[in-house]
Amino acid sequence: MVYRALTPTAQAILGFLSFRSRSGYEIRQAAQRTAGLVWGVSDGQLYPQLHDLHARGLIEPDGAPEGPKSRQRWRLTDAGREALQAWLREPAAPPVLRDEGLLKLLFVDEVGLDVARDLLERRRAGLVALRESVLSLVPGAERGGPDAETGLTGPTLVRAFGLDFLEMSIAWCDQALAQLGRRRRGGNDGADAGDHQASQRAYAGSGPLSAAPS
Amino acid sequence: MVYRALTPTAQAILGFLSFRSRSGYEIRQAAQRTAGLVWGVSDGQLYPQLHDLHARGLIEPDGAPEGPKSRQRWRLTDAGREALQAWLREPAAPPVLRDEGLLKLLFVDEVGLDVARDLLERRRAGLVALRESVLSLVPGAERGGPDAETGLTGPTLVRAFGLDFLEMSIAWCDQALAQLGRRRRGGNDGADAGDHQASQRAYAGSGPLSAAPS
DNA sequence: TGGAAGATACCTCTGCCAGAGGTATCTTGA
DNA sequence: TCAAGATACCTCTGGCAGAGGTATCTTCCA
Repeated sequence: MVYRALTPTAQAILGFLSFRSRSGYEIRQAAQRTAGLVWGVSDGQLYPQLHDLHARGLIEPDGAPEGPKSRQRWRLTDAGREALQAWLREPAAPPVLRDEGLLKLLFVDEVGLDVARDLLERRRAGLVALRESVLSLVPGAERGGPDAETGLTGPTLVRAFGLDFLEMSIAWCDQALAQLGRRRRGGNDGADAGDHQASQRAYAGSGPLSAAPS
Repeated sequence: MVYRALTPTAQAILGFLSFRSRSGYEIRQAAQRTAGLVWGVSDGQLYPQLHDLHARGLIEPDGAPEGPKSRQRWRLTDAGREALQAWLREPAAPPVLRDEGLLKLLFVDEVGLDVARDLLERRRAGLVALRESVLSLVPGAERGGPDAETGLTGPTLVRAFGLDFLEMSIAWCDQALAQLGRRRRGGNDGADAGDHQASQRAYAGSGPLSAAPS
């Protein structure tokens, strides 16, 4: 494993350590807050990757295991910073969407339009809840980088993408519901956010795209 | 494996066989055309899953291995159709986005705005190419469900989502590029690029793409 | 003072899954 | 007739998420 190319998750860890040193737990939290929508980092990956990065000499312990619960802080080495910068300059793999809800919708003719409506409403409710949680966080708190005054840091860009994605997805749900509603009863599609939210908290499970009550 | 719950990929296979019987290769092609954007099905999953579904009695061979290259056709059994319908009625897992490009963009302050511009331009080009390929497919080709005449089948909905997603992503690239371009001409960013690593970065503290309301 | 309950921090194991790489078969065409 | 390429299926490796576990620390209430 040591001489294999770094995985994107490993690079993400380097990225989160480039700002300052952190413990594994702090990396996980920062990842969920800032990258949760576009790149999940799970426990099962995080800790092994930290040890691998250490073995490669890309990160090093920042002091002895300290503080509450013997948390170990890690910091980037010079080699680690170089590896991060090299990776950033390489072209990226195309985005991949993994969406079980849309997969079900694809086959929904098999069971009828009521099921389609139900899927869409649960989906909408989950997306709205996620958007609320994203909006409730202070955008400026992300900043502090070199161009805090303009708000053009990476986190700001990524946050904007996340919100655009959620808006677009919600709007698509509304359109689809309007079409299905029109087909069934003939034109009642004016329902708005409040109604749909009342319908059900579908995305109860935690996931990279959810509000993640982990 | 036989008594474990079916994976979404296995359910997708059942779904593709619900229209008509197909060989593994045909399933792969149909999946790529209609679900490629939202749910990939790779060779390494497809063929083992077909055998597993057969072992469970959810699909069965449709005639002997025939035609060119001894391709085996499979069809849904009654139990398979029931399993598919039951799965469609369950709530879906939340969507997951896996986007290495946005992950890089998150850390792009580490290397400067030229790299950000480059990433965004490559991203845009890839998205535009993808959109072209989606647009070039005949929308009705994959149908065969109960309401083919109205165009409101699952494949049509999913295709619309894919196109919306691509449009939104392209528009976001344009906005981001416009902002970066404006900054460059207005200020002295090119010169600072190298300084970024020296300064302390702090977007760690409390910011957010995902709230944890726990 | 003490102990139950919960949060924190890290770890391990299992299985889904993509992608690389392989084999065998069929078609094309020079 | 034989090479080259497309087709159809298969296997192996390793990234990765999620469940579940342990140990530590804090809080709070009796």
